[in-house]
Amino acid sequence: MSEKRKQIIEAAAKSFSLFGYKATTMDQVAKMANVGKGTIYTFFKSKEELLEEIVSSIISEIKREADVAIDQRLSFNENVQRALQRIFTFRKEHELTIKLLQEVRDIGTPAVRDVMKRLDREMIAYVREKIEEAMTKGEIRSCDAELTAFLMFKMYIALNVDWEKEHEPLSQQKIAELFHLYLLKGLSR
Amino acid sequence: MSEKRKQIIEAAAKSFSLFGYKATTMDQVAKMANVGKGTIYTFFKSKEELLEEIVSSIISEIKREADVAIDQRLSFNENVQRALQRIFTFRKEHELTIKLLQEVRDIGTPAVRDVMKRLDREMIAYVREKIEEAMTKGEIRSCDAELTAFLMFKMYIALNVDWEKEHEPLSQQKIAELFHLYLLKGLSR
DNA sequence: ATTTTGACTAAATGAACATTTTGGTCATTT
DNA sequence: AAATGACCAAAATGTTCATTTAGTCAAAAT
Repeated sequence: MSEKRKQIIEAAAKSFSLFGYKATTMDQVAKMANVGKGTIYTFFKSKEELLEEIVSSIISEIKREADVAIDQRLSFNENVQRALQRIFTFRKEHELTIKLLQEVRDIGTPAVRDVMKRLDREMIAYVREKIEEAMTKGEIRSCDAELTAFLMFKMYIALNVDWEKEHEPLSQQKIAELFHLYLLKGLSR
Repeated sequence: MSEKRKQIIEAAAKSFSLFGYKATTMDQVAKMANVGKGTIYTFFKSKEELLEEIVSSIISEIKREADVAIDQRLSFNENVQRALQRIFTFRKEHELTIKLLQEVRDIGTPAVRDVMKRLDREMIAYVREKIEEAMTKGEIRSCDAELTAFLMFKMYIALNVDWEKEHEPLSQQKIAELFHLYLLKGLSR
């Protein structure tokens, strides 16, 4: 890949995570990347496409990390748990995702809202794949994979994000226990 | 209770559900209630308190309806299910809650946001009571009642509200099945 | 020839100001 | 004693205008 393209992505990612999407200007990005503004537009057709590209690579990165957390020797329950934990730890600790989620909450920039929705959709699709694999292997009983992935994801959001709004945060240990107790018991055979 | 007070509440409830909280003026309410504007302030110290009063009575109404849905001869699982179903059916069909939830989504009026949050909290508290009762009676095994009520409520929101944003709505029948399959299996003894 | 650039433009933004609306009060009426 | 609506301060809304910014393109650099 072109060296300039890399510089642009790096500069934009840095600026987005520092100031947010809306507050980042293309002049800013050009300056940080040591590139003329026009050059950006030879690689990306708009500011929005630049954001999409960056979020796409975040999605890949999260999937890669979740994959690493999975250990074929462990059960499906263990693994789906570990994968979700990685996904949400990333979300909680990654500068850029933090900033972008803040921006959606505080000013609701439409482009950012859309792109974070896609991130959620892709995470659900990832979990869905794992569920389908486990079903094929007969590790879990048959179920609607999309619906199950959706519920697992929503439950993790509830435990990791929503609960903290009005209570003491739950430890990852506790979340794992609850997830197991409430969601997995019904699924395992 | 004073006749005028009743007229005011009725007029305000009607106007809120017709035009929303923000778009309703106190002059409007006074006119609809056939009352001088000053009279409103002998019963309510602000527009916000008027809203709070109305939402409080909605909360009572929902609890009453949920109570009616509960049948002591049925199991805890059946009953918590039926109660939650009533709560969400109300939420979906009651003009005023629909309008207020729209207003929070579309313009985020702070007073309305706060009051709808309270409604959610009170519904969780209601479910929590039912869980504590069942625990006392030994109908279900011991658990953190607040956390369990919270998860049940979040799961119902996921199934009733969030799922429909990107998929075909689920029937109440299907929701009941899923709730049973995923959440209750792990709780029953 | 191809890539890179930054001055340029049309549109968006927001600061500053004028105008209107509205929540809440209170002297007066009933 | 209860009810009212004219009144007021403050907030919301509309308007204007200068500034900013996403995106373009003719020219410069390679």
